[in-house]
Amino acid sequence: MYRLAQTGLLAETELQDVARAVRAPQRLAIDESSLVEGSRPLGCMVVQDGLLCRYKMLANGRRQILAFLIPGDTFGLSAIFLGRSDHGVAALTPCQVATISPAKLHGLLVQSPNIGTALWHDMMIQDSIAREWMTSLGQRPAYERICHLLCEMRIRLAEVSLADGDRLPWPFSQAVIGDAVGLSIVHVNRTLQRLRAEGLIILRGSTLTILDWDRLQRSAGFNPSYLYLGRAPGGVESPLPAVHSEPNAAARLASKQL
Amino acid sequence: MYRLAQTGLLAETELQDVARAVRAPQRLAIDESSLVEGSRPLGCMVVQDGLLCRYKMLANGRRQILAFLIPGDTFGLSAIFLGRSDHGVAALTPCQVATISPAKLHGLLVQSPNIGTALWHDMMIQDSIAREWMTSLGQRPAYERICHLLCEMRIRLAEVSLADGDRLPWPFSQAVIGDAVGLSIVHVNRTLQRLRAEGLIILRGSTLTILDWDRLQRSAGFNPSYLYLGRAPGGVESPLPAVHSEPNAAARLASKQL
DNA sequence: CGCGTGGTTGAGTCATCTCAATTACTGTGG
DNA sequence: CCACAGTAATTGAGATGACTCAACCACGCG
Repeated sequence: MYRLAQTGLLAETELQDVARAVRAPQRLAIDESSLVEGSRPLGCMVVQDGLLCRYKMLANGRRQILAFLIPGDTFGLSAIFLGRSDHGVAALTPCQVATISPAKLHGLLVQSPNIGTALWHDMMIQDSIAREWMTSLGQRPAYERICHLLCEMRIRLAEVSLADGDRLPWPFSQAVIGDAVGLSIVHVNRTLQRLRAEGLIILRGSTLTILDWDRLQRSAGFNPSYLYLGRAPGGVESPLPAVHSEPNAAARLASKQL
Repeated sequence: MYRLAQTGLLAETELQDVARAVRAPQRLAIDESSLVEGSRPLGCMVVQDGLLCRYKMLANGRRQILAFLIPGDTFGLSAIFLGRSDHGVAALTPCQVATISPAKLHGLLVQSPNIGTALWHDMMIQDSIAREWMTSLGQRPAYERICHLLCEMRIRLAEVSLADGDRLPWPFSQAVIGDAVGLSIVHVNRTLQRLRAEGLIILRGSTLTILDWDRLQRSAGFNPSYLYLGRAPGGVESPLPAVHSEPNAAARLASKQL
C-alpha cells in the first residue's frame, strides 16, 4: 500500500477499502520465499519494505533473476489468473509484504474499477522493465548490461525515496547481479572493478555511490523513458494530444502510482 | 476475436458486444508496423491472422525481438495504460489484426467483467512466455536456446491449429531468429545445421518439420508448463484444491482462451 | 579467533562474434 | 523462358568476450 497511500489518487473510501482487505503484513527474512515456483495462488502481494527478486531455476541449477521488486511493486497476480506460479519470488533483504487474498481482491475490483486500473498500470510498467531487461540480456555486452542495471536501480530506488542523492542501498551480491544479467560471478566482479577504476562508482559495503551519472548513463545507453516516470501516462513532458478515450483517462487518473 | 469466437466462454451477448466494438480489421504487409515505438495508443489489437513480433531497437541498430505474436494474441494494451509504447510490433508475414479503440474497450470492460478477465489472462500468459525467454537469453547456451524456441513455437502454433502434426509454418529468417535469441546470424545458421545433421529437424522453405520431438525437447530442457496449455487455470490435469476465490473462478471461466 | 560467506585474482579454454566471401533462392522484367 | 537483382543462407578464418577452474583474501559474526 506504500505508493497507494502516498498519493491521493484513489478516493478516500477506496484507500480504506484496500486497507481493510489487507491481511496482517507478512515478514520475510533474507532468502525466504514469498511465492514458490509451481505454488498455488496466495493472493496479490504488495511490497511494503525491502527488496525481493523474481527468479526462475533451471534443472542444471542455474538461476535467472527476472526482476528486482522494490517497495510499491506488486506480485502474485499471475498466479491468481493462471492458477499457479511459473516463477518464484524471494527476499534479498528482510522484507515486509502486504497480501490481499484472491477473494478480497475480487471484491475490491468489483467495487472500484480504479483499483483495477491501478493494478493494470503497475503491471504494464513491470512488463516494460522486463522488456528492457530482455533487450539487455540479448543485445548488450557485459559492461553495458551492468551499467544499465545500475542506472535503472538508481532511478527506481530514488522514485520511492530509497536513494539519497547519488548514494543508494545496494544489497545485491555479485552472485545475484550475475544471475540477473546473465554473467558469471567472475565477470561481474571484473566489470565492477572496471567501473570503479574508471571513477564511475564506489561500491562498498551495501551502498553504491554514483560518481559520474552522465558517463554511467552514456556507457549504458540508458534512456529512462521505459520506466514511465512522468506522473501522468503520456507524460506532461511529451505533448499529449487529446486522448478522448475513457480507459486512458482512467489510467491517467490512477497513474501517479498504485 | 479468433480464440474468442472459438470457445463459448463469454456469453453470447458478450461475444456480440466484442464483435460490434471491433473496427474494420487492419491488414498488414510484411515488415509493416502495427505499433511503433514511442507512438500514442491505438487501442487493443488482436491478431486474427499472420505472425508478428514485438521488438525493441537500440541506438546502435541492434534489435531485440521480445515475442512472437500468433493468432489470438493481443497487443497494444500497454500503450493504452501508459500513454505510449516502449516497443514496436511488426508483421513477419502478411497479417490481419482486429482493433478495438480505447474508448470502445473501456465500454466493454465496464459492461462485462469477463472480458477484462480474459484480457488479464492473455496478458499473464504472454508474461510467462516472456519470462521463459529471459531465462533462455540469460542462462541457456545457443544450442539449447534455439531448440527451446523451436519447441515453443511448435506447441503454440499447434494450439491455434497452425501446425500440421510435426510440420509447422516457419516464416522466420535466420536474422529474425538471431534477434529473438540474441545470437549472430552466423551462429544461428551453424546451430540449425547441427540440428539438421543430428536428424532432429528439417527446415526447408518456410516450413519446419520436427523429426525427433522427444530429443528436441530434451536438448532444449523444454517444459511446456509455462505455456499454461491446460484449459482451466490451475489445470484439470493437476489436482486443483478448492479455490473459493471469486476472481479465480472468473479466470477459470474465461480461460479457455481469450 | 576461527569459520563462512562474499569478493578478488590468475590463467587457460571455449563459445560466440565479426569480417568477408561465396552460393542458393525468389521474384521480376525482357 | 531466361537473365538479373536482391535477399537469404552458407562457409571459412581469425579475434575476443566471457567462462571455468582454482586459489587466495577479507571481513563479519559467534
